[in-house]
Amino acid sequence: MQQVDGRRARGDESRRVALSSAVNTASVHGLEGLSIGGLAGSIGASKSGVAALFGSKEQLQLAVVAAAREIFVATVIEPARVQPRGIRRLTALVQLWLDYSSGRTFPGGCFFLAAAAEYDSQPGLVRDAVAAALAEWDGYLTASIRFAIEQRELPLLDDAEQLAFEMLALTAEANSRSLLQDSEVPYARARAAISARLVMLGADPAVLREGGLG
Amino acid sequence: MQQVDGRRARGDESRRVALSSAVNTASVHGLEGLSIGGLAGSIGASKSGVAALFGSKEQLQLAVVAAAREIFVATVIEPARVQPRGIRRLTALVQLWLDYSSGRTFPGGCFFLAAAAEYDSQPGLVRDAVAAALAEWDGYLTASIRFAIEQRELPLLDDAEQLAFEMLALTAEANSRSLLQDSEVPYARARAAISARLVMLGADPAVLREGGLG
DNA sequence: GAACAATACGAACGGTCGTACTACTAACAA
DNA sequence: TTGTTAGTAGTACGACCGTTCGTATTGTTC
Repeated sequence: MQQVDGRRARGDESRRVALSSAVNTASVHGLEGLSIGGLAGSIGASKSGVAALFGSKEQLQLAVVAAAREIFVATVIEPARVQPRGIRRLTALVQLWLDYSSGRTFPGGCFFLAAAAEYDSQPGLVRDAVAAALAEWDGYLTASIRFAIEQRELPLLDDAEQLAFEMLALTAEANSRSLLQDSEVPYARARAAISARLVMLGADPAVLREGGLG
Repeated sequence: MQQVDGRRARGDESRRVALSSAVNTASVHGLEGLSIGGLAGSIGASKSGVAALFGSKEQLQLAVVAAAREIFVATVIEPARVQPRGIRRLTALVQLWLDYSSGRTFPGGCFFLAAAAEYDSQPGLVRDAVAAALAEWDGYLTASIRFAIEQRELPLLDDAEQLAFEMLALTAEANSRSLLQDSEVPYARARAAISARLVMLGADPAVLREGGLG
């Protein structure tokens, strides 16, 4: 039987509060724009307390990436699991991702796309963590496509990675354009492009319509 | 007859030197990561001298965006003008853009995509300038597509903006993925996707092959 | 009880940031 | 000539940065 350590529980709660604030500000001002002092102020704690909670700024950034990943899983991955694997889950993933982006789960749009652009060309642990998270999402999408191919739901497709690349491109463009132009139109464009592409690959239009992509 | 003002000429030269350094560091560390002191040090000038040259940090950032725009025009837009308007110039623009990105004209990849992600959700003059530059590029691409439609070079297409959206999505994804994964493969994926899309819209495959997109 | 561990705080550290002000030089205009 | 303007350096300011130190508090363990 595991006893709860009241001290650790208190610290974990403080970290939770801090991270839920940090994730939001980081999605707007960037992970580099995060400041320990600013974060402390926004949650009513002392600067040194927050610093002690995470050890260093870089570890705070890593914790923020991990927290964002959990939110992403809960918002996009988990809800899609109600759909059976294959084309249905694939369309659900696309729909849920577009909702995740347009619904501003993070006020600055997709957290990982923002972080990736920020650390694109800056080596370090943070960049590696962001790249790993994106690679995970890419891999999950690719696996879903591969399963759909095995199920003969995309009879004209053989390169799963290529389709994943195109879907990620279209969804990412919708995210950034909707932010930059403050418009919902880009999401419709992404939906249309992905839907048309899937139909071209032999997907059942009725299934896409069910999933909201028609 | 226009007299040259030696003072202004000297200042313009200093600005030129400063901007050519600033553009490169900004593409890696972001426009917010620019610092007047750091810029001064890297060009062997005094901090106050650089500050006086641009007036404020925000105006320095705006000048950097303008300088990057000029480099972009010289690297992508101008060379494409040797091709006749329509599908040929369109494929040239895509090719030149991919070369501009993969050749690391800016060490951090496409300057404007990096800046757009940084100022996505932060109102201000810098964001407006970046958004305007991207809108300009989008507009130029859309106009090229529209001309190709008029020339019956894309007989199956009617929505020029939709195709521009998809092309921008694919090229942007190639840019960010190649940076994050340090790979040239994403450029091949973007090329393949755009080429296939154009063929599907009725473009002449021979013309695409001429342009290097086959 | 004592010893230890995990938070939390206040204060201070050295550093960098953007900005403002002064002083000086050089180029131009009257 | 005198006056004005543009660039440049030097200096100082206040604000914030991440980090460290000493210390108090609380919870666990022996």
